[in-house]
Amino acid sequence: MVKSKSFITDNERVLAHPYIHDCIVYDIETDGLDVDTANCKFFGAYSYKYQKYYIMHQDEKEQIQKIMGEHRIHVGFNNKWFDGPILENHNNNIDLTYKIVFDCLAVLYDMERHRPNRESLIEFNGKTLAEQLDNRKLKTIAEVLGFPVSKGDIDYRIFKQDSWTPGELNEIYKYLFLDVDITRRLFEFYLTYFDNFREYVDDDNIKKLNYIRSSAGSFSYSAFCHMAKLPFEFEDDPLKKLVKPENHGGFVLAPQVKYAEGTMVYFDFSSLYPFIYFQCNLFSHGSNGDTDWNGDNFFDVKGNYKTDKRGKVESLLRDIYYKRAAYKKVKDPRQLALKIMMNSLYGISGSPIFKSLFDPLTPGDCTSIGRKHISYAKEVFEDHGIKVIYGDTDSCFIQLPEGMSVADAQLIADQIVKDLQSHMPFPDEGFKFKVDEVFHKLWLFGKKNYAGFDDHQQLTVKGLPIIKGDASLLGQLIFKQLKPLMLSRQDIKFDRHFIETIIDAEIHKDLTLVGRVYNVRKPGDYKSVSSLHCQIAQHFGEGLHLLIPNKTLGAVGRSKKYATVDECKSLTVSDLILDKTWNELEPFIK
DNA sequence: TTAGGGGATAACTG
DNA sequence: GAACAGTTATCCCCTAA
Repeated sequence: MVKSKSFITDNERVLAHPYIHDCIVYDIETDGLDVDTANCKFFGAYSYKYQKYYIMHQDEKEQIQKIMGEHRIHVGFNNKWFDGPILENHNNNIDLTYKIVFDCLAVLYDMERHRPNRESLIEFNGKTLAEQLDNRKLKTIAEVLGFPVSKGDIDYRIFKQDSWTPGELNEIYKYLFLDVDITRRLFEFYLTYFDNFREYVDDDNIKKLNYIRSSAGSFSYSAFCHMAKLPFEFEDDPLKKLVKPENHGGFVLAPQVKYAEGTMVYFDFSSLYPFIYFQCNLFSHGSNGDTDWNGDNFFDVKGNYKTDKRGKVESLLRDIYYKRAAYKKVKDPRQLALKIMMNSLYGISGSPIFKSLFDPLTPGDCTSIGRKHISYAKEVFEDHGIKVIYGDTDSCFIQLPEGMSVADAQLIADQIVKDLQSHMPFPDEGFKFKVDEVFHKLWLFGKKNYAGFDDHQQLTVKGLPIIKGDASLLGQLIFKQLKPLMLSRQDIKFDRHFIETIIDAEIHKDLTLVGRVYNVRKPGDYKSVSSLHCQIAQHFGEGLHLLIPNKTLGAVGRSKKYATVDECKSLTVSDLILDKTWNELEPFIK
């Protein structure tokens, strides 16, 4: 059976969107970067209303105002913080009030809160965008998504001029058109990728394209309110917003060994928190002390929950789980929205702003029940002579003893589930404690820090400094070089001398490799003015900065100095401070 | 001068 | 416009020896 949807091309789907004709994609070229004083020299746009491209000059402000005024939704790249404010400043005086700002950059990453948004949700060619993007420039994003991208950049000094030769104008128009076109493609990618999210929210959300722009938590809240017919409202009371429910979170078992080989099985309670919610009815507080569930003298919970009937939110959550499981099985992309709803409900229930789903007892009881799950599993495994060598929240690594098979361990896991469910008011047959992966080598460096090789000879690295976004460029480069060797040897450890040689060769080629990218907030956002990040913000402004730790040069730093790429030119190898890089590589040294 | 604790910060795991 | 807790590493600041 061919699904009817497969006859719709992406572009048709974009054009079928109920509010597409309210959208305009635009980009501007300016004579400076200061949003308060920059002049808009050229304006380029694509209107879905008229299905036409436009290019306008700075003298055509009235036309710019007219075309922008005719569209309710303004799509751009970084237009929330750059293009929009510049058009509105006193030099340009374009009125953009009451418009919906659709910022293609903000869809991926929330610059204000320094938090990834949809970049960790969007999968493309088997990996998330967060994993594939080295930076968040429009061009980089376009390249990853396979859009045609022009080579090289225009010389921005051209926008300081006030008159241009026909040849220069031709170059500017071409450049502007391409930027608008890439932004348009990115916008259409989002519209297509998140199209099925519309199914779960109300029309107001769709009108504002909130189902694409908002955080995962906010989308889920909208969806739950809409589907469970709860009032869609937020907590306004500033005092109530600060309420912190008592919640001890997940249990993390410290690694019991530093290294293990043989058969290490990673067991995992699938969708632990969602299942706890609907198996224990945690959104439905009871008032009848006799029939209410209070942990059955097995789980440690503070609330009393109804046992006569599963609640509205719990039933909805259960439906979402099974619908998502069915979609996932046939690789239907509609699984994503449901997965997000499922996984963020716990977070929503612990956040007072999400008024209709917030509960002071529910999240703490959920994590308490969760901790009991993993501690009980550990107990039972150990009763069977199986060592539990590490665990985190909903999962654990066990080391199989001689003569025991993975299937034997699975039987024990099945019994663990039965035991746990015998104390729940609404046990559900879909709840599983199952094998997620089998490892044959495992290095446990600490809580949330480990590496290992699985049955498919693949390398897993969790939490180590080297995989973090603020790792030194040098560390990242060397790790990239070592990875194929690790895979072929099925070992992560190397001689110190070997790594020393590579480090030496690389830093002599390029000193700036020792640098790290610092992602800093506005200077005023810091509690501690003396902190390194605040110093960087004060000197270089908000955003991303590549700085090179060294002994002598640079305006920021105390025990260490931090030089810019320019300053770095007068440094020598002996000035550099390599301790961060060494620390990143330490786990890979014998 | 050094060692080490405490606080702030970023970025991760689940 | 708005998700949660637990954990690591890094760096600054301060105090004790």
